[in-house]
Amino acid sequence: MPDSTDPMAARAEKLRAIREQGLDPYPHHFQRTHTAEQIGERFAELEEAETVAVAGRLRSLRPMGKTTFGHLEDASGRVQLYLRRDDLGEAYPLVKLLDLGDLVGARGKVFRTRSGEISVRVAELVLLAKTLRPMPVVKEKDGQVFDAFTDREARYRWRYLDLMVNPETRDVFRRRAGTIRALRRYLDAHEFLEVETPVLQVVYGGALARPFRTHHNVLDCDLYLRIAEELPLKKLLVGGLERVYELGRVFRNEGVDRHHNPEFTLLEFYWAYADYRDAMDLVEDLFRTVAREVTGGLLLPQRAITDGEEGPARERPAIDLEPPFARRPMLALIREVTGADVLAMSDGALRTLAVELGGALPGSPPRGKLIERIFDLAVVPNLIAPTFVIDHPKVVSPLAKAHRETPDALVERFELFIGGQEFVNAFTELNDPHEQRRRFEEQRELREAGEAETHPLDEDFLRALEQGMPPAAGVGIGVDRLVMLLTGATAIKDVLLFPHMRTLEGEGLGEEDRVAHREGDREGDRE
RNA sequence: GAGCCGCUAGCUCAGUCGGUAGAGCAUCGGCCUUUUAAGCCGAGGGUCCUGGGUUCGAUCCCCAGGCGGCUCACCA
Repeated sequence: MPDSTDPMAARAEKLRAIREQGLDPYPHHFQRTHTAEQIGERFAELEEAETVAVAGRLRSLRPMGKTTFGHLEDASGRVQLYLRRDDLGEAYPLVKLLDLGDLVGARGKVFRTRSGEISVRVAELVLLAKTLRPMPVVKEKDGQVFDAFTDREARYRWRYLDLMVNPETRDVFRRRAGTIRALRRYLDAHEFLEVETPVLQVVYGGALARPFRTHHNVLDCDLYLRIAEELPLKKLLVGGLERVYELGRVFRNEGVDRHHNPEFTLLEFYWAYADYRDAMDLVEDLFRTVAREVTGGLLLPQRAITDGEEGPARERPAIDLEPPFARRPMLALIREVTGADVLAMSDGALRTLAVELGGALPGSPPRGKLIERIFDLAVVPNLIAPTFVIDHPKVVSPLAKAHRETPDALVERFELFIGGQEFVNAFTELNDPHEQRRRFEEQRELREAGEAETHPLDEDFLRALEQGMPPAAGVGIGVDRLVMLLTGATAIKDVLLFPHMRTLEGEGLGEEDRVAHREGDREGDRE
C-alpha cells in the first residue's frame, strides 16, 4: 500500500510531475564548463564574470520560500547553488520537485554570499537524473559530522552510497589505485614484463589452498579458478621471458574474515638468474618505494581495532619501513620464543609443543606442518616491525628449491611479516624436474594420508621444467593487504570495492534466469 | 568453525520491571528572496527479524532459526 509520506513514493510522484511538465528527467548530456574545485580556485577571475556550468549530485537543500540554497557535489568537491525565483522564473517550481541525491546541472554567475561562501547564482537549472531512492543524509558543521553513514554492512553492500557520502572511502580507493600504479611502475622500471595467464585452469596449483570448481559446457570438462599465478609464469621463464609479473585476481575456496576474501589480488613476479636473497633486496626496496609514492613517507599509522561494539579499542603501533628489514631464519625465531630446537625434536614432541601453544592439528601432519604451526602460534603475532622470515621446512614449500646449506630439511624461502601479518611469500624456485616430481609425489602421499591442502601433480608444468627453466626467484605479494597497510585499514573488506557478502533475499539469479541458463546448457550440448 | 553483541518508523537509535511503542533526521502540508546541521508551525508513517514455547496477554521472558557486526581460530 503506497504511503503518502514514503520517501520512495514521494520521489516517484515527483518524477511523474516532472514528466507531466514535459521535462526529461534523464537527459542525454550536459555541457559542464567547471568543476566545483575549479570554481573555488578561479573565483577571482570568475566572480560576476562569465557564466559557468556545473553538474553533480545535490547534497543539501535549504528551501526558504522564494529562495533555495543547496550544495552540488561533483568528483572534485562541493559548490553552493543559490536558486531564486526571480532568477529562474517559470523554472523555479522545479526546485520543489528536487530531492537530495538528484543529479542536476546549473548555469549561472559565480558570486560570494553575505556569509562569504562562493556560490553559483543559478539562472538555468537542469535535472540530469532523478533519484528514486533516498540517499543517506549526512550533515556536517564545523568539521563535525552528524548522522554519519557508518553501518559496515550497508557500506559494503551498497558501496556506491558509501562512496557518495564518505570522502574517506573515496580516499581509500584512490590510494588503492595509487598502490597498483606504483607496483606496476616499479616492476616496469625494473624491466619486468607484465603478462596475463589463464584464470580458468584444468589443474590448479602454485599454492596450498582449496579451489573453486566450475564447468565448461561445450567442452564438458571441469575447470578450476586459479589459486595462484605461479605455474604459468614459470613456464614463461622457460620460454625465455626472463622477468615477468602478473597482477591479477586469484580465488581460494576458504574462509571469509577480516583478512580473507574469496577472491583477492595477487602480484607475482619471477626473476631469472636471481635467488631469494636478491628478491629480498628487491622487495625491501619495492615496499619503501611504493609506500613513499602512495603515502608520501615511510611511517604508516595503523587504525585501532575495536573489540566488539562496546569493547576497548586495541591500538596498533605505526609501522616504520625506514630501518632495514630484519632477516631471521624461521627456526631461530622459534628457538628464541619457545626455547625449542624443532629440527632435533621428535614428531611427538613437536605435536606436544603445538598443542601447548593452543593449536591442535587434525590427523597426523608431517613435521614441516607442525613446525609451521608452532611458528604461526608462537612467533607470528610478535612480528610487528618488518621482518623477513627465511628458510622454511621443505614439506610446506613444494615448489621451492632446497636450501643450499640444509638441503634435507629446509628450502630457500622467505615471507615478509609486518604488524603480525604476512605480506610476501617468495622462494628460490625449484627448477630440477626430477626433484619437482618427487615433491609432487610427496604431496600426493600427504593427500592420501588425509591432508586437506596439498599441491596437485601438474604434468604440463613438469614438462615445461624438463625443457629447462633458468634458476630464478619468485615472489608473491598480497596486494589487498598491502593496500590495508598503506591505508591503515583493519579489514580487507575496507579495501575491496565490492567485498564478498552473503546474498540477501531477492539477490542473485532468480528462478527464471536459472532456467534460462539451463536452456543455454542444452544448446551448448547440441553443438 | 567457536564466543559475544545486535536486529523496533525510510535512516540512527530510545523504550516497555510482560498490558501491541517514542525521539531526532528524512517524508508530506503551511510560512519564509543571502541560507548553510537554516528556522518556525502542523501531519502521516511500525507484521518491534522469523518460527515455536511459557502466559489471560509477548516487541519484551525461554528455545530454535535467519542475517549482520565484532573477537578468537585457520587458509594470503
